[in-house]
Amino acid sequence: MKWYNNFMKKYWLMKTEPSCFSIDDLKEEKQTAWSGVRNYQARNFMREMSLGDEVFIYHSSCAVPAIVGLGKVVTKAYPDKTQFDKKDDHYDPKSTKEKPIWDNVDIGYMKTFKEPITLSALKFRGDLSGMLVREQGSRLSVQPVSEKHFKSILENL
DNA sequence: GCCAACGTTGGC
DNA sequence: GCCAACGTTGGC
Repeated sequence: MKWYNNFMKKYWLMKTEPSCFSIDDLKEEKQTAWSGVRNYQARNFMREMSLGDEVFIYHSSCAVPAIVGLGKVVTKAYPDKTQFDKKDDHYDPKSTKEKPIWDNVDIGYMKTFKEPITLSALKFRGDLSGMLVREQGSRLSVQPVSEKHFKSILENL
């Protein structure tokens, strides 16, 4: 890794089920703890995030899966408090406050795209080949997006 | 609601 | 450390 990588903005895609938490909810709350992620790879990506990184907000498990807007990372990764809450769906009995297992970052709202970029549109576009979310069976709920792909999408809204 | 793809668990 | 069984994700 080159020394300046620490200062370079990174780009991500984060999935959410709109029936549970949608981009409209994020807009209303302005900022939210992206809690409930219980996958090590996804957690590790959140740990790699830096303040100011930009994030596509993606709606999954819904009628039209799509990138629906833009958010940004507003905190570094810190222990996800839902892992300690017995009443929460994401409670993890194996986790302790001394040794938390799961982290989350906070995501701030930036914008909602006028037109969502649907998964089928993402798959159709030649400029986005290799983008993770297009891959069959891609279940990763937090994933990196290359700068090239990120900017290409923003330039073609 | 179906089911394929994937990640995790646990017996051995 | 293998791998079958199981649970979950997520497009369709």
